[in-house]
Amino acid sequence: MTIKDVAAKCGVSVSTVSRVLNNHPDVSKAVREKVMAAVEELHYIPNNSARDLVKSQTSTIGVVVRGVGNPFFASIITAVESEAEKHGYSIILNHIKSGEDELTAGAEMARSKRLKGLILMGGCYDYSPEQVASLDVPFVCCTFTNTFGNLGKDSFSSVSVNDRDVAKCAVDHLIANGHKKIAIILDSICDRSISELRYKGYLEALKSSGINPDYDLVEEIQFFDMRSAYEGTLRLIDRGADFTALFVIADSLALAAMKALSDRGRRVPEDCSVISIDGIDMSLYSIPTLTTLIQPTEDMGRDAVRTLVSVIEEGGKHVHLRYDTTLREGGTVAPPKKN
Amino acid sequence: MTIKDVAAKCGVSVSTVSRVLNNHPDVSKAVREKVMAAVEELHYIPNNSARDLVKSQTSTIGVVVRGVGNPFFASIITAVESEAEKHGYSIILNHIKSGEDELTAGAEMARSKRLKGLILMGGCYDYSPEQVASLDVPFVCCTFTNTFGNLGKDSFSSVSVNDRDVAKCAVDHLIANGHKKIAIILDSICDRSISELRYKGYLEALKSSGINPDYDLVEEIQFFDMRSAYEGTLRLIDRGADFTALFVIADSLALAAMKALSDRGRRVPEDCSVISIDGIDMSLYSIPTLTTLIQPTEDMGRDAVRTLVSVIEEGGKHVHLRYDTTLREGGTVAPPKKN
DNA sequence: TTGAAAGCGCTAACAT
DNA sequence: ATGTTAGCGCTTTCAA
Repeated sequence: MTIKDVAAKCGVSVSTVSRVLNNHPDVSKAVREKVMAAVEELHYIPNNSARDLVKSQTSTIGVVVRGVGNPFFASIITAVESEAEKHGYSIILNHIKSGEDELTAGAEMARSKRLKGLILMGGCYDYSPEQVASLDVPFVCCTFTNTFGNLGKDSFSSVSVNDRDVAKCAVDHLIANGHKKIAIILDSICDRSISELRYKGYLEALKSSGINPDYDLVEEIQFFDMRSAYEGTLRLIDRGADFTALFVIADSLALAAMKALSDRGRRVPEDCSVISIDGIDMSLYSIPTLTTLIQPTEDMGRDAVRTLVSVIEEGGKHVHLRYDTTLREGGTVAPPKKN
Repeated sequence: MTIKDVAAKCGVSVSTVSRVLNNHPDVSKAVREKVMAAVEELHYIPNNSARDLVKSQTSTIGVVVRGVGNPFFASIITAVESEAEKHGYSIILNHIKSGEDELTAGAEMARSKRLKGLILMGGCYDYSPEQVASLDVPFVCCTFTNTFGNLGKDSFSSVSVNDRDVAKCAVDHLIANGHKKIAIILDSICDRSISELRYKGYLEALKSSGINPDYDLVEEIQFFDMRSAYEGTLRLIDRGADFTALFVIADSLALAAMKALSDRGRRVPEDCSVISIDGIDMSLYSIPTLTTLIQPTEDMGRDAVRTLVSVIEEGGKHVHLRYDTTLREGGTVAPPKKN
């Protein structure tokens, strides 16, 4: 069942059928209807491979995700998927591991799959123009941006929150509750990425309240997963760090940290307050409910696609969208014990 | 950058390059190495559209998932993705909503995308041969099977646990701990799917221990999400149901149920034991750690792909693989209070 | 407004 | 062991 069969069926040439199928204007109404009827009748479905080959591009968007199973990304991906479908694009997902380079992965995928564009999630913040040169399709950074790199603002798009400000906001909330000894759990203070940025926000909050940062309250866990967060929190406690509150840079990690606190006999929030950032579903059901800054995942996923499509189809300009987070007051923050 | 460029670069014909690229045997070692070197140097990446066109099939497997954001599926999908890559297949994901029909979605995707096969997750258990007739590619049911339908065993594959037995096992564990008043939280007792099956296992466990089932202890929540589970548990408690233990059919729902228990002042496990099935990461960090039957998600995802690939490539026979679950004794099950 | 024909990049006969 | 070549199904000039 090819375009040829359809053409034969209604006695026109393949090019005419192609025109009809692609909504080209210069086809007479009569012919158009005849062709449409034949398509219906024969249950003809165009072969995308052939289409893609001749156009030398597919209508597919690649999504490169760093951080397998991060539930925060899951909800964004869902939004990306449904928005892409609305615009007639398919999504092809590529999960990469911590060590892998998302630009290389993206470039390879873009070329071998002839993608129209790329959405990067959980990526790095310091791309250089040279690295990006290998990409021959537009891309948008979703949930992060190129803070540390030196890319031109017009060479890519981004949809994200301001990680630094959000982190500051979280820590400010702890301070407003009377905390001064605030520990932080993060991957690394210098990953040139989300972790570093949120660390800066943490420092800024302390500074603006006149609190001296204490490096003994910083626990770097290297890997972004619950297990590392759990173990890191145990280390923090076991080395006798003196803190009344904990800022964890992501909800999933915060849940693991709460478990560690519990395992060491510290009650949340009586003995230790906890706050984080993300707003994943799960964190609504922790006991107590996690106090966190909710990121608008639906909006971000949707806008990532819209932005990309606009760049692809209309040669639209690259944009950098920033979103506000919402403080959800759960039950994990309370004033420190007086003693 | 095409196969032609590579051929020119090393002074051989395109077919030789093609042979090297596709690991055909009859190429001399010297030529093979020369070609490989050129491929490296030119950063040549084959155009899949062209490949797919000439082979008149893509090397893509469709994954239809019912149940957006179910963390249990996330880990299986990860395994599916990496295994597929090993075999040279791409994955195209399609999340469908509760109401949608996965067979229709799969059939449409298979045709327009020229898929080689389909993996179905979170599907229904009672397909009929007529429904399946619309599918022109092999499929494997992942995490479920066609228990209620009347499909021939050789018309599809499945990788799953025996839901009924696993549920019985979970409830047996509660009974072994001395519980007799065991409530259950599930979608529906007659969804012709996982929920119904696990309900049967629950009934069976009660029966084999001589406990009379009490329909007042059954809470149907209709939707498979945390919110519904939370609200369902509240309803169960608020209507005065008398139970000392709770069997929830999935980890994510169990976490929400625990929250509801907590919100009503019931301690786990002192006032109420909780057990479920799945073994998602998150449930390891609940407080207390959820006692659950762990499904081997990695194995299931991997074997779903292997099975499908074997059917596709070698005309292998359809198989039905069953897996054992592992009881993880967390801290949510204890003997009932004596009073 | 329509048709003929030239590829898109690749694989797989078939030929050497 | 290697090269030549005919398509795979489609879009798009170019011509009519």
